[in-house]
Amino acid sequence: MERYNFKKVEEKWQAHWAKHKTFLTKIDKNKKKFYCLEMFPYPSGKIHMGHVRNYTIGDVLSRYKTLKGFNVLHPMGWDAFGMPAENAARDNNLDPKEWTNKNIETMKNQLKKLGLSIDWSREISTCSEEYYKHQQKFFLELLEKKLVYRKENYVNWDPVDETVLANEQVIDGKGWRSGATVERKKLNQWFFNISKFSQDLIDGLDGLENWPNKVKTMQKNWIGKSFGCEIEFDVEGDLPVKKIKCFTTRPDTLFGFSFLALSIDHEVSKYFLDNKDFLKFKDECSKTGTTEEAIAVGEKIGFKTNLEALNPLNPKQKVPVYFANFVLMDYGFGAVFGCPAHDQRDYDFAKKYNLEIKTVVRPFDQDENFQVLQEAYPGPGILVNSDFLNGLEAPEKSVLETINILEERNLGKKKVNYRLKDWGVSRQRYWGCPIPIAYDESGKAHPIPKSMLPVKLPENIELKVKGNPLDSQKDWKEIIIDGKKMTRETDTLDTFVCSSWYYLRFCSPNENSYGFNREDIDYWMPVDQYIGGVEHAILHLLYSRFFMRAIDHENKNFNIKEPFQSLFTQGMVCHETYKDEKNNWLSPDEVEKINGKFVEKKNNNKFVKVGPSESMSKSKKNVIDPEFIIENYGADAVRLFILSDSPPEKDVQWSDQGMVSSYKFIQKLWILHGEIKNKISDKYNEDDKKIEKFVNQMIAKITYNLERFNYNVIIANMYEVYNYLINYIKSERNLKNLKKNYIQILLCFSPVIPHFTSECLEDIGYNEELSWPKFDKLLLKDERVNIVVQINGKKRSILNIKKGIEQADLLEESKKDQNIFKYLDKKKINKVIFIKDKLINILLND
RNA sequence: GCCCUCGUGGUGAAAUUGGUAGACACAAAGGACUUAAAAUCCUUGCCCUUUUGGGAGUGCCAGUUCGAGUCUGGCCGAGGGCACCA
Repeated sequence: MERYNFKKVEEKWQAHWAKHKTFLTKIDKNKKKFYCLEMFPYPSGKIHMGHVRNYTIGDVLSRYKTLKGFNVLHPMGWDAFGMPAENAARDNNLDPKEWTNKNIETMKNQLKKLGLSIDWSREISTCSEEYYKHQQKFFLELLEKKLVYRKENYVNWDPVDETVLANEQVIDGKGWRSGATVERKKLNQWFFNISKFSQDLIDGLDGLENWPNKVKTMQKNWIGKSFGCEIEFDVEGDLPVKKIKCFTTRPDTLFGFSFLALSIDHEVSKYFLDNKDFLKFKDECSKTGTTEEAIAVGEKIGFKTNLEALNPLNPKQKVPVYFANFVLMDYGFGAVFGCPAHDQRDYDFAKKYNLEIKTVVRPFDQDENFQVLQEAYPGPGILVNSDFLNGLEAPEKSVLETINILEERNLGKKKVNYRLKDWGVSRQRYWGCPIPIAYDESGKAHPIPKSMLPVKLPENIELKVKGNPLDSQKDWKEIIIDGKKMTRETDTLDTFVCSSWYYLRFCSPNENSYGFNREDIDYWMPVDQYIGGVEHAILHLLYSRFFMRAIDHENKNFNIKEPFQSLFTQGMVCHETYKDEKNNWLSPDEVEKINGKFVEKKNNNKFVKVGPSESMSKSKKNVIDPEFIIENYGADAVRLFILSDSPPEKDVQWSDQGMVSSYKFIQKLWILHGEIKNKISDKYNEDDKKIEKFVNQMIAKITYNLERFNYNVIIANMYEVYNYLINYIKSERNLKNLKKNYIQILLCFSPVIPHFTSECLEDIGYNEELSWPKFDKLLLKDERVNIVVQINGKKRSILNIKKGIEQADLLEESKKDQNIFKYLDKKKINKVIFIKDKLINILLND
């Protein structure tokens, strides 16, 4: 028998699928739809193992759903705007567009080699004018709905990438791409009013039953709802400031009030701008604010004003007003009422400046004399030293009660606050979607008139300039609208804008007049299964959820709000890391294992330091190139391996041995195929039922596991099938039902190793339309079952016995068992636990 | 500090949801074939008994139950998210 030539076979079937347009989306109104989407890639150059895993998972699902009889939409596109293209182009004198399109070509070919069932006729690229022209319309639409606005604000400035970052893109005070420490800078920016939907975005999470709880929790925390009260404090002093507003979640601790702290950007600060000490203080704040140590240590510093705030519940009490470094301007009102006894941060501040620390809550297990000493007590308890609030249970009852009192006396009102801030979308970079805005001579912003859309990104421009290249494009920047001289907005949109609606575009990739066609999205949306990395838990997934709401807002009345019905977050692909003597990273192919030790291949077999297994990344050199693997082992083998070792939601270890064994498994399946082909005949044999039963069981198992994303178990099931069949075939029986059952097995395998199964099916002359095999529930039920016999809860024997046996008969049968008899001897049976066809537990008096 | 998730052989893991723990694979050891090696195939895999068998066993300690990897409480450990959010 000829060796299985994966190269020939895989090329053959890929060509076949392309020629017959097998994966072209078809709409048959008698069938249900299924929209399967994986997060589209950034065209960085080549695909990596993470893509292989992500898209294999999606492909198995799509192929399964297709066989199940769904109209499947399984598209692919490119998240093609973004900085790497611009940087690569600038550094190598290239055009970002050419660089990107070349990468797209390469990666598309690589994905095709994986044998993915993608409808390539729907391919989209976000950097194409065809795509971003619709985005510009959306922008203007949102502007009309007042969901887009422009304001001057402090922003996160990335000094390396020379652009602004959204809050979600700042990780530990550093830019998510460059890793540079983010600076504060005041700029005029465009914002999407995502915070308008704060409550709706929280509420929507409840309906997303098929989202990982982890992601939902992360989003909930990010939106950060808190319930409390807004209080207006009267202020006395020699400045024209009479009132200062605060937000607090603990108005019930007002009698512990000992200072009022303001953000350095609070409007009161305008009276201090000629105060040298204040400016010095402000300077200090912005310095400590950005260093990591400062954040970790969290040292609290303040600047005392000559103002005094009055306690609204006890106007005789006056407390000092400070500016403090820990008060954020964009949360609440940029002002905090300080209660040191019951808030650790306030406590630290009070200690530093010797402010009063007055205990107003005692824990339930302490008496009235309880005093906060070493640290704040933020826990529950009973209010004390609080005049008419004394005795209330904190925090539930006391907070509500205090808010009622404050509202009655017109001193404050109930308020819900959200941590979520509006999404800043301006980026000072060239390679992005132009913002369709122009400014008149007074600086007023005007939408670009419809007749002048789209705003095309100029080509062949000089990238080696400081700042945004678009800024120095005079001929592009200067424009005349209605006879008036104007200048274009030179910022481009954050690329996350592009990816927050691409799933809609896939429904209507060729609609020219608008971003999508209403009928198409009514049919296809929502995405039934979305698959991607958990790193987008907040960014992309929150933005997309916002976008659906924003585009629907006020007039469209979509029947769905949530773009992604189910979400699956797959784990990463990991590999050991290697370093040489000088701590330089080594790639796996520079290293080999000799006698159990890792050594450098080239460098005199020098000893290699083996580090922990980590997510594959270029910087650590622990990458395995998918193209190389596909070349050497074939797409089916890679698909098989990438699913085999770990559950898809967990990280998987790359293993060369594992990869080789997947390759060998396909070879072994081919040999098995040859033997089965030889034995397919029409002769009936009594033994027939056996294989039928087995295959039925396996179909049931594989179906069960497919429905639950237990893809690693499916691979184990495939090995089980092989192990069974190879022994079965050896028994030399010619079986009537072998062919039928074998075809069902091939169909079960086809989502995972489609090239191989297509070849085998063709080889045995099967040319009917493929569909998912059904299993016969009757056949699943054996007439004999293994029943566990326990004595006092311990397994003592297993009886293989006729199904449906009742307790009394089973007990009699059990007594006949030698081993059981031994235990029963002369002892009284106290009780019998009986689970039909599963177990009998005989309890003895000891 | 707060929130979430997870602890099963040498390793990655199964266990259809409270009923035979370790399916399937990797690695290892022994054996067969071979002049030899590779490849392939078979066997083994905690403790005690020669086998039939018996004992221990799913991070640790308790509890519920006839029965717990699975449920409850406490502890220990690992990973992830948020972090001056008032």
